[in-house]
Amino acid sequence: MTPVTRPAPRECSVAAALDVIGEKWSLLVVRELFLGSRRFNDIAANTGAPRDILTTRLRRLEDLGVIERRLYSERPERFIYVLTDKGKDLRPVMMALKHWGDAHVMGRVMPPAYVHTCGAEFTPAMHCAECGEKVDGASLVRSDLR
Amino acid sequence: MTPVTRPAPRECSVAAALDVIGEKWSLLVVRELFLGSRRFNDIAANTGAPRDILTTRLRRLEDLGVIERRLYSERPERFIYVLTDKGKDLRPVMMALKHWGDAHVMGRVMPPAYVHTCGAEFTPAMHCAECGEKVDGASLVRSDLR
DNA sequence: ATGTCGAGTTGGTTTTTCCAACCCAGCAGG
DNA sequence: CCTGCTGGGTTGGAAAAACCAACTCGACAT
Repeated sequence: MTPVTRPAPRECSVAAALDVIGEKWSLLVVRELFLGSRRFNDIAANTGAPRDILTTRLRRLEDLGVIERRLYSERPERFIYVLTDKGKDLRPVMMALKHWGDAHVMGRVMPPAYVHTCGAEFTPAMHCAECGEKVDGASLVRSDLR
Repeated sequence: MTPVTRPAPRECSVAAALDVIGEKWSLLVVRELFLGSRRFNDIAANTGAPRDILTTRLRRLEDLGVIERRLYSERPERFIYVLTDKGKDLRPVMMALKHWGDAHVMGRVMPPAYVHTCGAEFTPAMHCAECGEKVDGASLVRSDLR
């Protein structure tokens, strides 16, 4: 008897993105790299990730092109991890997450993350890249989100 | 002998946010709710999450105020799940994730997610909420990100 | 000769996840 | 009245991940 095949879940780029950076610790690793950590021990200490798990995450993020493992000293062999362009493009994700965490999880107790060149503490706002207009709930129509 | 206490990992609102919505399936559940799914079976089918896991995720998201479980029919008892305001505030996170997934994981094969009222397919752009200026890499200074 | 550092491994335990099957209430049809 | 179907879950057991402390290894450093 053929097994009952369940219908496939929705394919979408949110799911695709989460396949890459959705595992436990992955986004914290990316955060650390944004913050300037580069060495294995620093990333381990600052994220709190177990060292063995961290190893597998770093390997996978490297395989998927999000980060790069760079030898910066032979004898003794030493490495740094840095974000690729693909990894750096996660900045909006990080900012959105940080903003939400600030607003809804912490009580706005954390120091500001970024200061804009205009002088103000940076608060992100989403605009339409095409026309530049600020986006709120009413100004977007869902077309066929998947 | 006192156990060696490892130094605490960095406290930050990204980590705090991920504590809430970073578990496997949680963000896909949120996506589904954004897409208009409301019933348990639909969420299960469209995300692909195992039903038992889905139950624990829904309970937790409810406890944390991200979603609401609403009785919409007694006899037979039937429920819908909807995003709270806190949950709806995850829209920028979802959009950033979708955009990154589109650009770097799929090859831009998915249909557009949103259409802006200006008529164009919506591409998100991050601006400074204070001055309205578009933000790029050079226009932000990290102040004390944690 | 001993110690430290960076960057991992290793072995064993504990948690989670996964899956298929089951349960229950309320109908609906015959 | 008996059977089946739908919605919203539980349950039990197997498989996979995560966790932890301790260990390794090749440079140097004291």
